[in-house]
Amino acid sequence: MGQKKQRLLEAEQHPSPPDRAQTLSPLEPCLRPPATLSPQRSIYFSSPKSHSAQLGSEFFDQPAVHLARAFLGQVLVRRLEDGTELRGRIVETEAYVGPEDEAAHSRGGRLTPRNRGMFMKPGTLYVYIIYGMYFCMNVSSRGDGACVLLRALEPLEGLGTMRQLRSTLRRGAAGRALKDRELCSGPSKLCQALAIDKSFDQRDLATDKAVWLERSPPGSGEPAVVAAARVGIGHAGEWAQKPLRFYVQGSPWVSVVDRAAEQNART
DNA sequence: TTTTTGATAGTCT
DNA sequence: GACTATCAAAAAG
Repeated sequence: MGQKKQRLLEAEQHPSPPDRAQTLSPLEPCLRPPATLSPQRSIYFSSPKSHSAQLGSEFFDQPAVHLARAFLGQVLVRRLEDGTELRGRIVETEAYVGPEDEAAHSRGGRLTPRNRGMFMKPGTLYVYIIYGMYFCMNVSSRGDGACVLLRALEPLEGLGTMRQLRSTLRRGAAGRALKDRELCSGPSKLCQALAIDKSFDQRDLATDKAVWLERSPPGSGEPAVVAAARVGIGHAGEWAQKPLRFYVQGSPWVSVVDRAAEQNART
């Protein structure tokens, strides 16, 4: 049963043979370009226009709560293997502040092979599988075991491709066409729309060639931000209530709005 | 409109 | 063996 979906997934990722999956990750050790010595070319210009505004490591090096807010308005870019670029403005995030956070996978200082990305340097991705069938995408922040979950995007570029990826990957088969608002309004939806899967785990958002962050274009002023309780944290006592979810007020692209929180926020 | 429920598999106890 | 940082279809109001 799951086979069909499985194959679709693989087809998306590697149009050609399967092999390399088991072998050592080809990405990890070579953060610096293998051929560092080409004297003329700055790496910043090697890939013409697209990387111009890529945010570097400094941006990610701030506490989870700050980073979660700073993400709002920035543009997440995904470059597919065929060169297609998908863009979406981040409109909703959640902060997971570290070992003391009962709702975090790093609670109590747990460090496992799965959540290792949370403990790696700021800007490292932590991608995990949820409910056996979906992915969630986090970005490590300053602080051990602290990170930010990306929950929703406003799709800007490549909507057609996103729709295609979403309807191919999602269960419930072909069905109706998805509305724009359904493309990226949820942590696993945005992963589907941008073809983000487990192979992105532990990659560096500051240097990766297939996924990166761009500073929001100037002129787009500070958005009004709502702080609300995080989603899907039934347990975790007091930590479930804390206002660690942030979203752009009034944005139609947000996954879950919290009217009560918006009332209280009238400051 | 809101709520309930089934799908599905890696990870941890 | 229990538990998910979810999604979408079906059922209920």
